[in-house]
Amino acid sequence: MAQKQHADIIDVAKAAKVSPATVSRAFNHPDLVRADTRAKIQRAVDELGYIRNRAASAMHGEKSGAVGLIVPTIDNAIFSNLIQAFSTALQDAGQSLLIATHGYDQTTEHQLLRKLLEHRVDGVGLIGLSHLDRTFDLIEARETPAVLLWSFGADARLPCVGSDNFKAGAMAAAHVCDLGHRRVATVFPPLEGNDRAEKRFSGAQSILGEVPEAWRRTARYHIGQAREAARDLLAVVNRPTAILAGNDVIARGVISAAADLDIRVPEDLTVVGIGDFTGSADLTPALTTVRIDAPRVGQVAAEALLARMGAKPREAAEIREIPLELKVRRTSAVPLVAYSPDSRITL
Amino acid sequence: MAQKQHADIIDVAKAAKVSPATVSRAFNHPDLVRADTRAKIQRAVDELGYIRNRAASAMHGEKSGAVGLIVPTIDNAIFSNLIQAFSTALQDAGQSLLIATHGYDQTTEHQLLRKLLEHRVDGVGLIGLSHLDRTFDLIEARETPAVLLWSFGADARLPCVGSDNFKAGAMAAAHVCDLGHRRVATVFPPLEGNDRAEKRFSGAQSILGEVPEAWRRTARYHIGQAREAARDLLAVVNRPTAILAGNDVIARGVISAAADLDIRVPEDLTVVGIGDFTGSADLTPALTTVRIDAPRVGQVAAEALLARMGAKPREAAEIREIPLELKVRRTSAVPLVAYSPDSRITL
DNA sequence: AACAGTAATGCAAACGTTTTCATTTTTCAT
DNA sequence: ATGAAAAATGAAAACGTTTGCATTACTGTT
Repeated sequence: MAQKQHADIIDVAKAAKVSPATVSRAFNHPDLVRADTRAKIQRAVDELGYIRNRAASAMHGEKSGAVGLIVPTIDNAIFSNLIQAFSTALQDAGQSLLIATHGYDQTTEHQLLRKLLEHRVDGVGLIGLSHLDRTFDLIEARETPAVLLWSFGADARLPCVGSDNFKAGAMAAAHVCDLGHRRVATVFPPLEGNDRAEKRFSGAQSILGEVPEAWRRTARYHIGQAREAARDLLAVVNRPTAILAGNDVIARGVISAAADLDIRVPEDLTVVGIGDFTGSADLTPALTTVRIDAPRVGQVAAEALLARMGAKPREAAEIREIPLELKVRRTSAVPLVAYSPDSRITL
Repeated sequence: MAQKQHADIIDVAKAAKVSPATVSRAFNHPDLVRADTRAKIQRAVDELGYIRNRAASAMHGEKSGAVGLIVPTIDNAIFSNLIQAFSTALQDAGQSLLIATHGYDQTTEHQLLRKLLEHRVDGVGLIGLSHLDRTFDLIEARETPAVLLWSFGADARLPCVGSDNFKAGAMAAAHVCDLGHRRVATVFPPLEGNDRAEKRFSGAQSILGEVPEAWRRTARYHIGQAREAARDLLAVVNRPTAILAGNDVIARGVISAAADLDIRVPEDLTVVGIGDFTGSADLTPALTTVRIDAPRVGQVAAEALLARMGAKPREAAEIREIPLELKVRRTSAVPLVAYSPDSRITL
């Protein structure tokens, strides 16, 4: 009457006329069971529609076969490339991906980590270098293999794979300076709790010198907000000749704003982004930006994590820096001297 | 010597001087245990850094607390909004999200479903209406609550939440026709194994009539490819006055192509997209498109799934259609009669 | 103060695997 | 053919929870 819902390993064993132990081995250590026995088992599995129970396996210190990834948000060109690459690399290794988003809130991040740990993930990936102390503590206490991705920093508390955001900011700024711009404004995401944005900004300032308050604007990762901010910045008589955007999405907003105000890019305004995400090269005009190779970061990070998961607990913490590349395209040019006469003075 | 690695429920029980059963209840049915006992337990948990083992719970038919989502790809504006909304709604309900990508391959999709089921997910979401028979069979056999998202179709084999892609294609086409265009070309993603694109295309043809081969182009979801395809389409003397793009990403490619060839949008060429994803409204010129409310689809789908997960196995399969909206912006206009004299004839 | 009734807890048996160790079977050299 | 060594299999004890049932502790009524 009350039949068992689904076949379990014992049913399979019976059907294949072997012991449950052998069935288990056929899955986990195929080399330990004879080919013909394996075939018998496979037949039984197909027949019964058996699907192994990872939860039950995971109880034996066996790996759960899942990796966790905690990101600020998914619906953002900035991360989706990264996540895709990370996910693909993991799937190729037969792992599943548990993903969680915290919307740039570190407390939420910590709670999500706990939840991931409840699922006994075999490893975790976190975005960025800066996290709550108790987040690091938790990872250490559980001895869970972990990688920090997206940013690179020599002083990181965990192995990290990514690019140096300070350098990125500096490269963008240097390009603008090299072209001769002296009136440079910035539009960046909110800096607090976002080490990436912060590093980029200080990198930029390391070249530019302190950017005056009046020429700094803030915009969340949203093209509309960036547009507003840039419009605000450009609607003054003595406007900047170049705007450094904290990322490509913001740069797009800046370009829109310029178009709204009939300011030509790059003739009247140079715009430089950071990121070089999907589509940036295909904008019109094509965006000058500092390329961060997101897919590569995702892939290398996944590989590093997999390596740690396989290896002995105390492996040397490897830090991998993914190189940046300045992509000079069509939104940057030498400033029109005629247009901003006082730039002479600053020169 | 060989200490136990991590505290388990028994350690907690000892520390709190209660039985393991009570600790378990404190987690799963807090109302069954007295407030002060709960407090004692909480203290013990904090002290020992106990993290419950979901795997062990899941073994008792207890829910695993995870939901699976299988998508073609993540790194694509088309899905990332959806995924984000789905993920958020799920997290709010205390569920974790297991995500898997198959790159538009239905066989891979089936394998991923199996893997998700190994993890004993409490529910699954799949993109689109058309899937392998054995994919549906598997879901039915396991009695796993499931939702199809993104497309809406009355004949779906599972409950679905989404918009009607046929209508979407028809709406875009109707708009173009209403403006007076008769020379309309299309750039769509490959149709096979992609019911969304296919429905949109037939919807468009239901208004436009059969689109001649010469005016059909194919482009994978990639702005560069779309640009190529559109360039190809526009580089003839007798070119179309309007291009219908299978989605917004492709539309962006078409606009780029037009810019490359010094064709003005919308004066010389009307471009209409489908989707209205993040950023489409902020393009210059702003894109005319058929809005699919991805965040809403994600959220409603998550809610529907959660409802089914809670409810009795055999609930009426609800189908929810998310309404579409034509967003007329700046890339569509009445055709310039002077420019394409023969359009008179067709009128 | 005793009683019934209810609320809170504990005991012990599951849940579906993996794994150690012991046992049986196979292989291969003699 | 024989035996030793190696390979394949099986029996049974974990793994960390949850839960049905039994028990104990409270509550309020008389």
